[in-house]
Order: sequence, then structure tokens, then C-alpha cells
Amino acid sequence: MTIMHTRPRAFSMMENTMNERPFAQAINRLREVDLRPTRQRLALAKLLFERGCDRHVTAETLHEEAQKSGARVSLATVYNTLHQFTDAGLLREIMVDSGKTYFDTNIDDHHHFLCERSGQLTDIPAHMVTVAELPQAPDGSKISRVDIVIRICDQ
Amino acid sequence: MTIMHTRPRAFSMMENTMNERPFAQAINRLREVDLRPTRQRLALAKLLFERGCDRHVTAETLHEEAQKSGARVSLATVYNTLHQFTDAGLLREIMVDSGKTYFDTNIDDHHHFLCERSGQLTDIPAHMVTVAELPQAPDGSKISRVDIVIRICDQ
DNA sequence: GGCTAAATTAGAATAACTCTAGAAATGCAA
DNA sequence: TTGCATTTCTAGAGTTATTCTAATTTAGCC
Ligand SMILES: [Mn+2]
Ligand SMILES: [Mn+2]
Ligand SMILES: [Zn+2]
Ligand SMILES: [Zn+2]
Repeated sequence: MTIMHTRPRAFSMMENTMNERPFAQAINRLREVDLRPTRQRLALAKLLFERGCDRHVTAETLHEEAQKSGARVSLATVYNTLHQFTDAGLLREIMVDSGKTYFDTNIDDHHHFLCERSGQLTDIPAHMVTVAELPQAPDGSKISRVDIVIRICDQ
Repeated sequence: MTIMHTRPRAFSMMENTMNERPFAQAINRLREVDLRPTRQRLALAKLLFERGCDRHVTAETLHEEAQKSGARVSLATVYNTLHQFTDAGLLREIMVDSGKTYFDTNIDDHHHFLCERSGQLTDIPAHMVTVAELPQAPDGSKISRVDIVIRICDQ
């Protein structure tokens, strides 16, 4: 049996920026909702949250990304994990068109541009849209969310 | 060979109301776009447009309805017809959630309530919603439509 | 280390479509 | 009418996105 000399690596500024916050947050959030931080869940959380910008992924695209990054995660686990993260409030599920489900790393109140040519989704912060008047919800129900999709096409 | 005495039936108020207009409109529209008014297409147009109220059907539900009404139409034809009607501007395609495509007989500018429990869609005329401020469409593109879905849940 | 529950996985199954290729209906011309 | 080309319809096969299943692996704990 060999003894590994696992020297602690030198600390690097590049690897410990603000961007790690949402990842650390994710780990804590997983603990909160009783999801064990497994190798697979951590790899996916890293891909989803480490680069801060808002992402809209499908199970398929995230799975490919995981493969490329060297993480071995099955597609079934990607589906499971995306749904678990969604239930934990770390992701939002979006279904606009084309029979694919997108998962959105931006969980703030916001809306979307949808490019009719490419299918690309782009975030619109809620404060950029002003809805002056909304109809009453039918009796016995209340409004839980208002989703606005602005479809755009080439001019 | 027998000669049929096809007496013209007595005119009935019940059968010639305002409600026939959209159906007649549909037939004309089909001619306009070079879709022959075949037995199948007429049967489906009848189901879709004859009862005036706004409908949100899936291929599956319309197919069942056709069967029950005694019309023999294959599911493939229901899909073809729904897409042809949509291309002809007689229907609008809606995809909200749950991976099913709905076809909307209301082609006026309008929005939807979506019941999160039952998945039921209900129309909201455009004038009931006032959007005061919209963001600029990205460069080189223009806004083609704004879709608003108001999600409701039991209070 | 050994136990137990939770998590992962490959592959089968399902749901909602779409495609294909042959049959039927239709339109038109001879 | 009858023949021929074109359109439409249809059953069933194929596809895609997703879920399920049941066996294996891993994690947390004593
Ligand atoms: Mn889901
Ligand atoms: Mn379509
Ligand atoms: Zn978003
Ligand atoms: Zn509608």
C-alpha cells in the first residue's frame, strides 16, 4: 500500500473569487433539504453555479457538459438532480416551446426573451417590465406567478 | 337503383346561429390556403369551431372527441390538420407545461390563466392586462409577440 | 469494518409526436 | 366515363425527451 503525499495546494486567487459563493451556497442548500453532497451532485452544482452568469440548460446539454468536464454522471442522475435542485429552490423549470424542458439557474423574479429562430432564452429582470393591471384570479385561487415571454424574431 | 327524396329540411333556428360563422369562416379559409375541405378536415373544423367558445385542445383530446362524434379520423390526420389549421392562421399553438402542445381556437391577442393543479388554461383578453413598460428587443430583432401566463393555485 | 438507507445507473418503458409508404379519394383531361 | 396525376389519409414504424425499474454502488454512522 502506498502512502499518498497529498500536499495542500497553494492558494490561488483565481479559484476563490465571488463566484464560489453560489457553489458554497448550493452545498449548504443541499444539506438544508437533506440531499447528500455526493460526487455527482457536487459536479453538477459546480457546472451550474460556479460561473455566476444565468444559465438555461436542458438535461441533455448539462449531461454533455459533465462528460466533457470529465465527470462521469448518468443521464438519469442528471434528470434526478435537476428535479431535486428545482424542488430545493436552487433552479427554476421553464417550458417554452419545442418539447424540451429548460432549467434556469436564475431563481430571482424575472422574465424571458425567446428568439423564435434559435430558441435561445435571455433573462429580463422583473424590474424592466411593468405590468400595470392584472385581472383578478378566479374565485378560490390566487396568483402564484406571472410568466412573461417576449418572442423576438429577426428584424 | 333508388332515387332519394332529399327534401330540404325545415329551417331550424337552433342550427343556424352566430355559432356557424367561425365554421363557415374556416371552410373559406381552408379554400384560401389551398386545403381541400375533405371529410376529415370538415369534421375536425366542426368540432373545433362550431361551439363558439374558446377551446384549448391537444391532438389526443380532439382525436377522442372525433371518435365519440362518430367521425373516423386517424391520430396522424388530427396532428396534420391541427398544424395545417395553425399555419393557415385558424389556430394558435401553445406550449405551457407538461410536455403537451395545446391548440387554441382563440386567435385574438390574449393571454392565459394556468391552473397549476389541473393544468387548465383560461383565456384573458389582451385588454384586461396592461403592460406599461417593456424592454427593448436586442439589436437586429423585433418583438413579435408577448405571451403572459398567470399561474394560479388554490387559495 | 459492517450495516442500512440513500443514491446511482443501465437499460427498459412510456408519452407525445413525426415520418413513411402504401391505399384511398379527388380533380382534371381525354 | 375512364384513365392518370396529385393530394390526402392512415397504420404502423421511428424518434425524442423523459421516467421507471431493479440491481449495484456509495455515504453516513456505529
Ligand atoms: Mn419536472
Ligand atoms: Mn408544431
Ligand atoms: Zn431565466
Ligand atoms: Zn387561449
